[in-house]
Amino acid sequence: MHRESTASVIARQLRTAIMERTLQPGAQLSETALSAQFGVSRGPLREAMQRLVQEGLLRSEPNRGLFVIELDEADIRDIYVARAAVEGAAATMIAKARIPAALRELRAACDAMSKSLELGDPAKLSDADFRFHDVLVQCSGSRRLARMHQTLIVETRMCLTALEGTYQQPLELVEEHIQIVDAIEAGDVKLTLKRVELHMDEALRRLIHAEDNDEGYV
Amino acid sequence: MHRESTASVIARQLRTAIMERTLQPGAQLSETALSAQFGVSRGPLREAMQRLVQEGLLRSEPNRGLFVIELDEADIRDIYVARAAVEGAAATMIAKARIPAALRELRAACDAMSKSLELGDPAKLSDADFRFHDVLVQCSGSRRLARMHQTLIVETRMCLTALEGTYQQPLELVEEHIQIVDAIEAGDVKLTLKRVELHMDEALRRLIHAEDNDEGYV
DNA sequence: CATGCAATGATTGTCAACAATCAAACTCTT
DNA sequence: AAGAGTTTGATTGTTGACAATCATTGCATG
Repeated sequence: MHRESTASVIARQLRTAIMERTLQPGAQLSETALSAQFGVSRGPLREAMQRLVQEGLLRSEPNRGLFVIELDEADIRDIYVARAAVEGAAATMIAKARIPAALRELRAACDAMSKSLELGDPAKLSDADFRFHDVLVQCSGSRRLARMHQTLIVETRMCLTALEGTYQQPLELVEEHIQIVDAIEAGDVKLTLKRVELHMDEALRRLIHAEDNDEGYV
Repeated sequence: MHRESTASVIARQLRTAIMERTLQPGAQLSETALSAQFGVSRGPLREAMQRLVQEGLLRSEPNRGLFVIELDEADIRDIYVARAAVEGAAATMIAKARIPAALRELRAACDAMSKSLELGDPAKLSDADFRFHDVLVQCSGSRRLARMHQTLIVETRMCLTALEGTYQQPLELVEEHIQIVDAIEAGDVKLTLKRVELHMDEALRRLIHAEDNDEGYV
């Protein structure tokens, strides 16, 4: 019947809800409400929730309940530090190994970003952006980097969803991605790492800046 | 009463058991046996197990059960790739921030290694080794790097426990750690990163080599 | 009027019984 | 004797009920 455990399915649904802010940061997760909503009993739901606790997306207060984490500026910086480490390593691996299929996919993701930019569609631009970073880590072939990245992306999306498609300097954004792929294609490991780090710094800067404008929604 | 959830406690006990090979790779986890052993019901135990599934220490086969992961050579390489990414980032942060307390702790860990080496105590050497890497990541102050690292260390210990204190070239091992701290103290970010990566490469080499001698125990 | 205390309601944490699924042993057939 | 089908035992997956804990509300008191 299932080719996947129910805990795994529910965990993914919870992850999506957190990402899209259906479950808002700081909100308490009602077990009865959620189990009813997902059509399962409390048992499997609690198992799924424990997965997210391990991921760090939920915080547990014993005998109180589980709450969606709240991200302050220090957290956001930490997310980008971790992403730089993970994606830097992934990009480096691809640059060293010279995988043509990876480059093709990365180019495709960049093209999708450019197209969304021309169309002025911030939602599609965002999707293409995340697709790029997903492809990057997947193509590295490292299962552990991929697992770590998954959680980091959820946290990143949590932040960006709050801004609702308010993209700062989208032209620069696209350009940074293209330059990363260029460095990878050239097989220049040092340049690749440098450009990934630069991209993270800039992305962080744009995010913090956008938040200052939006004032307070974290 | 509890200042920590039971799932969290059981998860840690499971982690230790996997690390020490009390639960051997490939072994199926019997829910009834483990719940009796830990003195809890199956409910909380299953919650704890789901945490380890998320970590990647257990693999789930729906309607079959949960099994301890088995690490082949590709996995071991992947572990060291991920560790290089995480610890490289951590060391870099410390080198940039120049935290005196961190240097003191790292030196202390190095001294403990040297002492264990002189005494010819491989168990203590191993402990000091792991302590060094833990301190390194903790001192970076990155909660996300720390979380990722925790799992990677369990997997590393899984491998090393199999070799039972067979340390290859322990003198080089200690020296590599000292050189990393030297680079951090000098505030040389590039050198720091290079030496962390070198250390991981060498550690991986020694591990694979030791395994070839031991023949097969993975 | 503020403060401390007790009762109350709701929520989480835990458990044991039930249903579903799978692997292995056994039997029957060819 | 070999193989397919069936039965059986054991394990996981799920559920609903019970116990424990905490926050809130109302009340009595200084």
